[in-house]
Amino acid sequence: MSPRAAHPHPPDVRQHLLDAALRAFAAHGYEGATIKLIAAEAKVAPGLLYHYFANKEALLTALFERSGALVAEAFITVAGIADPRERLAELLRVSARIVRENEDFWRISYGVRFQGAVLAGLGAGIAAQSAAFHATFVLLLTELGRPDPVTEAWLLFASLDGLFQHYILAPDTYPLDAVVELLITRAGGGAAAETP
Amino acid sequence: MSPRAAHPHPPDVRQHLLDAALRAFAAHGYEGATIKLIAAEAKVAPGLLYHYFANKEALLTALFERSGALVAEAFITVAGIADPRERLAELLRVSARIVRENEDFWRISYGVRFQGAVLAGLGAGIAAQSAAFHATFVLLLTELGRPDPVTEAWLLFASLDGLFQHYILAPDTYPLDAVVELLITRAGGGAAAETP
DNA sequence: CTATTGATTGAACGTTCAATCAATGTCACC
DNA sequence: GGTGACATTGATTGAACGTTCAATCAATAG
Repeated sequence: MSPRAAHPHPPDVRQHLLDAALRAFAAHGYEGATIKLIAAEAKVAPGLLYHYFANKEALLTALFERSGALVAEAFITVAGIADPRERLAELLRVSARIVRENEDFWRISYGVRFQGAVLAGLGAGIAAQSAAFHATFVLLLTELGRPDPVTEAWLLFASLDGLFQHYILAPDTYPLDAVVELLITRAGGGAAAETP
Repeated sequence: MSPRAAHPHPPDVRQHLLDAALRAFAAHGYEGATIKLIAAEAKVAPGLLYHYFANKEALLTALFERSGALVAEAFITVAGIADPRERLAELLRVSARIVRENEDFWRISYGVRFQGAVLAGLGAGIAAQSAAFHATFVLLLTELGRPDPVTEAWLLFASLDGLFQHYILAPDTYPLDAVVELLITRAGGGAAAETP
């Protein structure tokens, strides 16, 4: 039927180009990664990118969509845990795992966050994802019977986000797991380890 | 003595140009703020910027130096407080005040943080400031007799940083003071407000 | 074998930007 | 009131960017 591709290039070219863009954006930032550079990273001519994507920003948007799906999936899985205390703990652990396993993407995401005005389409998406995170935390903390779940959710979200950013800035040395576990104790436990 | 200026333009032109650059960078990002735009913001011809600064990046560096001095000064003041619990509380409150009062600068700072590779000179400075923050927290938490001051310092620093970023992203609606006070309770109190 | 298709190339285009520089304006001092 | 030194201008430069497009290529269909 359709005279499908059968060229010297990889099987799914679109994904291949996205992977190259991911690496280039992560290494040089969105503005710093030129189309030529992305094309070189993919071992492809610059023009080809415009066969699969409308423009440079569409590359970025596609990356965010791919990752958004990943996060949503993880959230649904965790939502099945009955005990709220354990659900909270797992939510934080799973988030950390996603960040660790998609380091390049999160580097881009954090790098692009404060240029919302520049990248109009993205600002809304990021804000929505943030709101979802906060709302989830509010529900969870309410379920745990916390006195001020809204403020606590702000703090929890900020802590987690700051944590991930610090990890992304120094992935080789940052004690991600230890800090996440401490955050879980603080947020879910209620007793902040006054200890012996 | 010094052949001071005496021209139609403002008294200290350098500071005036820096202020204009601050506003332009904050509004459009580092890459997005063109030399023309900064010059227009300062009501000055583009060429003049190169009389006071070597290039565009030097503008950014100067802004970081100006702010670094501000932070250092605040740290020294707070260091005089005897009671470590109160010192910690004041440190967080003062930091929040600095961020709130220099919103534009911190927007730039956070926006530029993940482009370390691009802006070579800055990466080191930011890293040093981060290290100083963490070290201060470690000392403080040690003084407070905490069991694992290093990990707790990482968490405290990440929480504070994440908090400030979330505030910068929504300064009009974010409950900065409430969350800071909650963080103080968590970090300094030891008891995480199990409450009535 | 020939026609048709869609993927792919890479040179070229128009625009934009940081940076330069010759020209002009303004003061300080004599 | 003339002179030298510096502040300031804004047109200009050259490089780099995202994007376009005519040409090429490999593969299938008839």
